[in-house]
Amino acid sequence: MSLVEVPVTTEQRAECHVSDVMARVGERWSVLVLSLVADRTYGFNELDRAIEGLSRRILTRTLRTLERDGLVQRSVLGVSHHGAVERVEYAATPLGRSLLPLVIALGEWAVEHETDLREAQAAYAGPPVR
Amino acid sequence: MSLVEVPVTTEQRAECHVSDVMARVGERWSVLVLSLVADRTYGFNELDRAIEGLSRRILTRTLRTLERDGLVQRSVLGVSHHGAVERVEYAATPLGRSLLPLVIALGEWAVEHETDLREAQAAYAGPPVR
DNA sequence: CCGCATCCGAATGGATACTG
DNA sequence: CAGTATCCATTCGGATGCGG
Repeated sequence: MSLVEVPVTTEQRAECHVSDVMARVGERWSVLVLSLVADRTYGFNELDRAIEGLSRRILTRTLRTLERDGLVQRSVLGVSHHGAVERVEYAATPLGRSLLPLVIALGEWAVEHETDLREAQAAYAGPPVR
Repeated sequence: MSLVEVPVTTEQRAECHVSDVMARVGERWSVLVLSLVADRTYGFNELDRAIEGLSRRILTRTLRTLERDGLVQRSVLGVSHHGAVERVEYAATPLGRSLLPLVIALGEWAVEHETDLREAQAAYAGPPVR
């Protein structure tokens, strides 16, 4: 069973966006942010408050990345007379929603096999990994 | 829809191993290596040759991490009279196999939505992400 | 309210040479 | 064959201050 015809060479992997998707899943906050904005729309600071331990800079970058990839949509709702943005809403796109069940399945797998993972790590006696 | 009851605070996320699993999926070569050794057993240099663009150092670390987490098993098959390891085999564990369908589903999603992703990225006009 | 700019330390990815 | 040792570039995550 190879990774569903996903080619092995670097260039080919770059051609299809598989590794990009994997990278997005691996980013620390992407999945969590995506799951929140799939539920309802959020403002920027609202997300900042909702997620403990996430700094604004990282939140900005996470949202920008998700937006660039078409998983999240950013809508400017209010602009002051100076031209400053006063209200923004983030929401998951249909594309983003379609990805969510898959990463949720991953999360469920992790919860189900938590004990296995813990035991494996406890039993590991080889050389330090890093 | 929140991430299946996966708690939001940092400590709680650390408690369950969800983020560990996500991180493993996000690692550049883990999934590919796992998919190979799920098919049949491989030796170290055999994997090195099979995957273009992967250096030995990274391969070592990837394998060690997968081994530590119980997704891959390392078996020493041959040792010289000097004590040097001469033959090693890597194979996916049942735990590793059980994870594979999920990441394959992710890969399939990526292939299916490749066009969407490309178009989104091409259409993106916001500030540079990094 | 919604960010961006700057600075930093840590982790990650990679090339290459060497060893038992 | 199966790694380890070095060294380096890039990226990631985070803290904090400033600005429209």
